[in-house]
Amino acid sequence: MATRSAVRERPTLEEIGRKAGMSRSTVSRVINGGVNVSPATRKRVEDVVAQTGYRPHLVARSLVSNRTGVIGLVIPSELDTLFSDPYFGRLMLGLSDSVNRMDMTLALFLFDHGSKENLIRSRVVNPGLVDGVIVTATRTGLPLMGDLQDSGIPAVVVGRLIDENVMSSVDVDNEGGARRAALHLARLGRERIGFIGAPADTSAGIDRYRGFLEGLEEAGLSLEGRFQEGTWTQESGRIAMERLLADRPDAVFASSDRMAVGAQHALRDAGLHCPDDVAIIGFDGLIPPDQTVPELTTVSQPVFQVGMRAAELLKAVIDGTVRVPERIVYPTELVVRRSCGASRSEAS
Amino acid sequence: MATRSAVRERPTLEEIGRKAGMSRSTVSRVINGGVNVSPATRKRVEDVVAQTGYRPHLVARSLVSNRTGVIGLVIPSELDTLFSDPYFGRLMLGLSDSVNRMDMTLALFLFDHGSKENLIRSRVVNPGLVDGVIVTATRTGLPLMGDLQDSGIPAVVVGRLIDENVMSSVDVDNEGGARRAALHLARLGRERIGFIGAPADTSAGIDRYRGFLEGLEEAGLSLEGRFQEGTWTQESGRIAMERLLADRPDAVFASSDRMAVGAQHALRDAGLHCPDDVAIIGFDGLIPPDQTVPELTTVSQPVFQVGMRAAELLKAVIDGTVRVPERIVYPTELVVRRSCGASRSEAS
DNA sequence: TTCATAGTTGGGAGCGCTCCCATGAAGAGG
DNA sequence: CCTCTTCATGGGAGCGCTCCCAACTATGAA
Repeated sequence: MATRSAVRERPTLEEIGRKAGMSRSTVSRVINGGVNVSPATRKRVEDVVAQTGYRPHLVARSLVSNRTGVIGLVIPSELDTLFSDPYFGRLMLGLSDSVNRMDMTLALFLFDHGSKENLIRSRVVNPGLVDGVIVTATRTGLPLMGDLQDSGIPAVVVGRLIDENVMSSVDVDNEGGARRAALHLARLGRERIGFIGAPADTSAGIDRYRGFLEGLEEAGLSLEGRFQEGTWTQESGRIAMERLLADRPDAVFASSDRMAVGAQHALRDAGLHCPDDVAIIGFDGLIPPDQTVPELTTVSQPVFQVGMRAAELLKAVIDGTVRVPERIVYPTELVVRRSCGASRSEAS
Repeated sequence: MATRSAVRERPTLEEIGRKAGMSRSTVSRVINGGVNVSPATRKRVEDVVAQTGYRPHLVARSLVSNRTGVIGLVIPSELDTLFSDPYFGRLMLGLSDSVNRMDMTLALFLFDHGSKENLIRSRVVNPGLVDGVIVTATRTGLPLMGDLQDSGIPAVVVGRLIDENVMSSVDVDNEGGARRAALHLARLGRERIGFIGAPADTSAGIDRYRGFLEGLEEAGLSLEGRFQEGTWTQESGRIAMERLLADRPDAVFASSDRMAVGAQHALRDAGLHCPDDVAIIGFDGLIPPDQTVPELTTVSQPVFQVGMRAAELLKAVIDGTVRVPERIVYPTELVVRRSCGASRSEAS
């Protein structure tokens, strides 16, 4: 029988029942918590189960319960740079932690542009495979989002949906973090502050930009064209900084730590000093400080918690506990280190 | 009906059949390739399917086919440092690519020591959840391996099983790579060569160590205690190098790029120059060269391909095409850059 | 015209489980 | 001693699908 491969024949409930001298129903009762079962019966079943190594067939169970215990994680992103960013790793760790605790399983759907999306779409939306999905808002305007909505599959967004507010989401205070970074730089006396942005088709990119502008405005400063958009990567940060240097900034905020590190490199290559010539602040807080020179001031976000919470929220949506889209926003925190030149003044 | 959550009621085969004026069997035939179906009938079914947005219920299908289309990826590792290593990201990308192409789904099982393993074990081994699993040989002596074997679930190891040779595996030539690194350093005239090892309970750690010793021996050199074991991380590489410096090595091979980068840092901190004072070679080839100072010579391994191939091999095991454990080993390649001081001589 | 044959189609059975209800046994109360 | 309740247990039905076989149709050859 080819389809069975080498998997050993496993006993069914019926067989366990026969061995224990009772019906499949009673065995089922024992296995599912054992209410209304006499202690003697329960003991006998437990013995047979232990002896045979019986494990319930999850697929059969799913068919009737309409639950698979599988949560899908959808990451629409540039795959070749995906894991060079510590963000996704942390996020997956948080999710995995939560999902394990709920005794569920995490399924991974990675794809970049184009054809593969349709493949994934049909799989994710297909009934029966996943109980719900977590989607990272790394890109806007995905057809998948539409599918998700009108298929009614429980979904939680990590980040924020640009256009609508129909799904539950878990996010961090990108805006506030960037705003505080701007204010901090201004308070340290910097006046020609530049900005290295994250892609504008991501919610984090948009929110950090907005927050940063707010902060500048509050401080009575303006950007005056000192703006470059990067792609999250260190290399893109380096290039952005090179361009920015033409405008002689005295400080730069980068929308990710990796871009900030790239900016530090560009600065060094140009023979300039950080923070004396140009102060730098990053965003994320995921790079060990001793791997940056000088140690990077950053807006840190609790990625692991976001992952955990997203899984929990999704579970609540699946269970029907949460019926109206809920939005959870974690605070971000400015972690002052050497790269912003805070020694000149006190931290914000 | 709470268990259904908000998921919209989906049509069944039976309903599609009724709408199209035929039996569920005929509809099933159309959906599964449509042999022995008249063109007119097929057309009608396809229309109704398109119009209703019908999608087969995967769980029901699984119940009879005994296939879920889910492949499990098991990574037993220190979770807090897991994704700081670019290795796993690349591996997952390769796996994901293959798995998508096979129209299957990748499920993720991450755990570190202790209690969580049992949780995962029962889930992985449970019948019906996964068709097969891919296990990274990041740690030896896992109880899970035993479970896997005597449950008969198809499995493929990435790396190598230390003790036995009962499972199919996909690996790279760790031994050969490390050997060539040693020979290369020797050929460049280095004589006091040190070694920073990967954990000795991993197959890669063991094989790289062995290969390195072989290379030294071939070159008529020996290690003479210039050995430190790291934990894959950059920090552990830095510490290892600090200790090694007491023995005044003129070259060091690190069993991973990240440890090599740590070693470079330690060197710089000690006021020494790489490669003039100490030549350094790493292993992996996953760090962009321009992120290392000086650019790191390394033994590169095709991680993405390993991932792809592992998934394909697993599929073959599941399908019964591969019945006897198969071992696939990809070559590694010495990529000579600046950190080994090859300019003094020609590359190997 | 008749019979074989290939091409289509329908429906029963069953995958392993849960849910529900009927049945039987045992205990409580009058 | 009988009835009413509670607890324990068994078995039918059904989740949505695939597989198999029977039955029906149309076609062509004898």
